[in-house]
Amino acid sequence: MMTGAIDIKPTESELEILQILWEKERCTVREVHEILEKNKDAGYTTTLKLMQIMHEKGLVSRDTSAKTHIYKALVNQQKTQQHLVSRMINNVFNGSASRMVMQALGNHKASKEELDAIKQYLDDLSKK
Amino acid sequence: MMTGAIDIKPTESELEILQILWEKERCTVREVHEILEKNKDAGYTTTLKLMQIMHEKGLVSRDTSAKTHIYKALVNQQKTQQHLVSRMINNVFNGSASRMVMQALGNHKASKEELDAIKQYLDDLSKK
DNA sequence: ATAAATCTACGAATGTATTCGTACAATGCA
DNA sequence: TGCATTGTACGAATACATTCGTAGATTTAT
Repeated sequence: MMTGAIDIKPTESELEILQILWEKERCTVREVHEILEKNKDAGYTTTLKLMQIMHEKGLVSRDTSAKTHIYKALVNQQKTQQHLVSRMINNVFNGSASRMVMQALGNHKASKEELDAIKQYLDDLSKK
Repeated sequence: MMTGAIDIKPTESELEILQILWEKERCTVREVHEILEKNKDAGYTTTLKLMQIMHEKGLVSRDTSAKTHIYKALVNQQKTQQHLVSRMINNVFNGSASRMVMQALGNHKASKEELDAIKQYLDDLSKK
């Protein structure tokens, strides 16, 4: 059985918004916009338009019962992340997950706790 | 000191081509095209145009001394991979490398050898 | 030498992402 | 009540990625 979304492919801007929605659950455009503004520089109607497009695409749901609409993420965070990671492994690392993992760790200095968590995870994987 | 390419951002099509060039070192358009054709369906002039654009952007070098031009990758594989992985960690995983790593491993079934290699790598990291 | 095959250059069409201005409706407040 | 604020809708401009057709030059093979 196929599980819906085969072609999850949010754009960069859409991902920025999705991250906020995953975090906060329910958001108005203004709330999202104010968070975005911290890191980038765009007008309010730009954010509005993006979120409207995301709604058209089915990435988010929208409650229009009040004047100020309420948005929620419709795509699952885990699934989206998985999908994007898989694509990167194929597109950029010729399908080798381990090469990507090492690249990620070598670069992005993880904390000791994080490294331990990963080790634990690896051990669990091995036992299966 | 800044190290050159701050905005490495090859498109998907460009990455497909770069992977081939990283593998084969020197390539004609036809060679690249024949490899691409196995997985996708596009005309020869499409590949040609893409590689010309990549040349304009400085992603590849080109030897035009003969009728059939020879292309080589100009951007470094490691650096490009690092850059893209970092972007994904930030864009998709809120900056958490470990969360991405686990997502990658949980999904993409690595072999026992791969897992061992990663463990080894983690141990080396811890010792530093 | 001539025709076929191969190659590059170029322009144009299409699709999509991103951005913003303007118009207009609803709301809140003086 | 009337004006300022806040919100949505919509259209359009811009930028870029992708695709392909056609023209013209060069090489190859007959």
